Amino acid sequence: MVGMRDVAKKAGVSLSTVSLVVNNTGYVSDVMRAKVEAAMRELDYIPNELARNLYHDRTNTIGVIMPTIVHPFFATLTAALQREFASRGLKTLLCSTADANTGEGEYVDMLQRHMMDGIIMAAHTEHPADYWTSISRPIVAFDRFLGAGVPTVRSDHEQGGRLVAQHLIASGARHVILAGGPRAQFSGGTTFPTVRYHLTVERMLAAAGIACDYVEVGAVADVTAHEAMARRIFDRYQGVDAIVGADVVAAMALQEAGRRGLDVPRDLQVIAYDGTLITELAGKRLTSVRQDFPAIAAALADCMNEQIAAGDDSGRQSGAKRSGTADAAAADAATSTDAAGGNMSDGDASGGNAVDAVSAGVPAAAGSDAVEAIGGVTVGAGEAGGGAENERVIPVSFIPGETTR
Amino acid sequence: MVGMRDVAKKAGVSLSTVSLVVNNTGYVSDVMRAKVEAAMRELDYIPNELARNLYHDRTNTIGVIMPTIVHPFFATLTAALQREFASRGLKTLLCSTADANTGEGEYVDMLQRHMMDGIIMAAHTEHPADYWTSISRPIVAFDRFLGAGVPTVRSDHEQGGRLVAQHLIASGARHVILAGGPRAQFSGGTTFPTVRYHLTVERMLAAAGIACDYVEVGAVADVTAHEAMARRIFDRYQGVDAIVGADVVAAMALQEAGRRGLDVPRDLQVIAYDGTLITELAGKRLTSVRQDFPAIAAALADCMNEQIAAGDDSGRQSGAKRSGTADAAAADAATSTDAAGGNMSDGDASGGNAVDAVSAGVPAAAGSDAVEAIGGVTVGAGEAGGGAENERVIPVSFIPGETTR
DNA sequence: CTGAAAGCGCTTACAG
DNA sequence: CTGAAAGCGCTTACAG
Repeated sequence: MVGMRDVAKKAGVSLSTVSLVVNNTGYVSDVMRAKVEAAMRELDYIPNELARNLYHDRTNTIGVIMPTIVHPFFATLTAALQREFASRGLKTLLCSTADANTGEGEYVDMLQRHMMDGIIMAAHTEHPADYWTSISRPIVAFDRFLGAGVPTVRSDHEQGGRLVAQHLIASGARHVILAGGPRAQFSGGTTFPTVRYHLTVERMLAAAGIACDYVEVGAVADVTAHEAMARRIFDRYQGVDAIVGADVVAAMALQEAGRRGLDVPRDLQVIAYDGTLITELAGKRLTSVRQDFPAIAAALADCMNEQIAAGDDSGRQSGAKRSGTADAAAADAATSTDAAGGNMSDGDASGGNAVDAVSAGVPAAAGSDAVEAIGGVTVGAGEAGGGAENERVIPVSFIPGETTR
Repeated sequence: MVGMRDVAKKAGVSLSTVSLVVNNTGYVSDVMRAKVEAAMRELDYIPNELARNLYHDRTNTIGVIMPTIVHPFFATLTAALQREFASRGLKTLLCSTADANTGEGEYVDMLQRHMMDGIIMAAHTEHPADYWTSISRPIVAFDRFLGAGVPTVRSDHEQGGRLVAQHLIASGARHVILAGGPRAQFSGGTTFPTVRYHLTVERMLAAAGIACDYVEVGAVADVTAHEAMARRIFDRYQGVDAIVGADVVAAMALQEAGRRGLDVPRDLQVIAYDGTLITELAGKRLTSVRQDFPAIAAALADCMNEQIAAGDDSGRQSGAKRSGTADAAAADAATSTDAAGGNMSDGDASGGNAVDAVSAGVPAAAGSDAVEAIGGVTVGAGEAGGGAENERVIPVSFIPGETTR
């Protein structure tokens, strides 16, 4: 393997000069630079990122912990994150808890061992809050409260609930089935903000005198369980004329309705919650509440940046000279260099987003209508685990399809 | 950050002793070990993996290059890979070409800079064969020929074609539409083995006197394009009574058939190729040819191991003592240690699979019936880019659903 | 069985 | 503007 030393020798300069050229840092005379570049080219020199990682204590890699990306929801979220991170010069390490027969513990270990710069936590966890708060490394949660100090990003489920309920009321539904996760997860110190969506729907429907039953579906990863659940709904609740559930559940319900000769949307309305591509493939275009995956990913990445920046300050104070290298940080997007040579500087990711990191210290609700009052319904923040601060809420939207009236 | 040096100081021993304890390598007296372990616990010591990575020139990370994991096929494949790699102590870096607006070049760069140990290439590439062969680092291709020396894993598309054709013939189909990628990609020095599947179907149907038209669908990542394509099929080919295409395409065709009042399977049969969960959610359970994702992932991982092992030999010859550490490699699955302490040895992944690596030097066809003759049909290996050697072929299976007779 | 020493490949103050 | 030196945190022959 050809290293910097070889280049230096060949070019007849010192190691540091080569380093300066490679990183496009500081001042190097044109002659020197030319000599070094020629040597790099001749030797086919490619810098070893591992070495810089060690020095900087950074991998520029974020772990995303998902139950399973086989599930379209998490596939879509993961894809959005990967894209967002990539645009910020960060890599995405796929950490699947359901696919890998391993809990999140292993991934947290990796975080602690400095194999990643941070973790996005979007999977179920049985660890208590103090487990999460004791981890003094960057963690951002998606759609769940992990503990004080761990920022959360989620969709505006109250708004989602409102949109669903409003439609059901307006379309004259009389008996609605709400399908969702184990109800037990929603009580006490739940970590799931999703409860707000269900509560909102239930209260609004109740106020309108519409019957509403809650049905528990299996674990999110277990897609086949959804089929049995769809059958159960129709067997047990005869007069049902509307079903609301995650995309996959809605698709299953639609399929089962077809087998039973029900006309959708005349006899039965189906509303999908999520808005993945399943809504396009389910036999009919599913009416859905769409979560804004790009916005969610951007908010998660912003939070992550802040967490990482905060960690930098408390650590080794090499930050004094950080601003000094900023002048060389101009070549931002020039990360992809073919073979040797070129600009290989890193650290730009955090540098470039410094503005965001500063302005985002305040708990912000993205989207102005996210903070509006929930039409007559009040959902106690307390019952969802008390994460009102350090939480970012992303608006959703209602997309009419072929499965509602 | 507390480092090994701190532990050594606290325990009153040398750095190397701490290292031996941490890695559970070599012989350390019980007293020493106890002292070190106590110190580790008190200081909450967690080894920094970056440092060992630098020394070993290994990250234990494999990059998987996919067009987009929003597409269920690649989501399923990626999930299977992640699981397989995790079981071998390897991490999965998600490299998406469609989601990230970046070609595979950037990821190859990362491979060259030693940020990953290898790459699984499952996305489209416009780079010519000599680009790929010139990369002297581990690469394994999925379902495409990248160039001599780059091993390939793929499903047995001839078998898939046979299964599809046999069913169509037996069920009395008269006009079949085959939907697939741009036909141009299949001619000349194509990198797509999939051509074999299409050719097999076409020849068998032709021999049986059944009409068969080929329709090109948009890029794999563009799901919405599939809808327009479905419409086009029905508009243009009136008498169609069978459609064969990837899961997503089949689902779209089924949906469009419903809108046009066609009865599936009476008027129209639909066969999906892939077998992802889409087949369960498409309105009717899709009959499908299922690719064996776990087996594919295992084969890809095996190939990757071989590639990595081969690279080790040619590199720095520290391999002489590699067998010396084998006695300490007993604790194989003990990678996940909570907080400090415990066994943190790596290198087991390659060590443990040494047997595979050795026996797999021969080009092997996984699954015995994969090598059987293709019922009267011969597909020239040459027209698909000449990758007969260094190729592993995984059998598929035909799963009857509700969309065929 | 234990310790001092050199090194993994690169980066960065610090003198010149 | 350039070079010699120390260091990132850990690993491993090599002497004792």
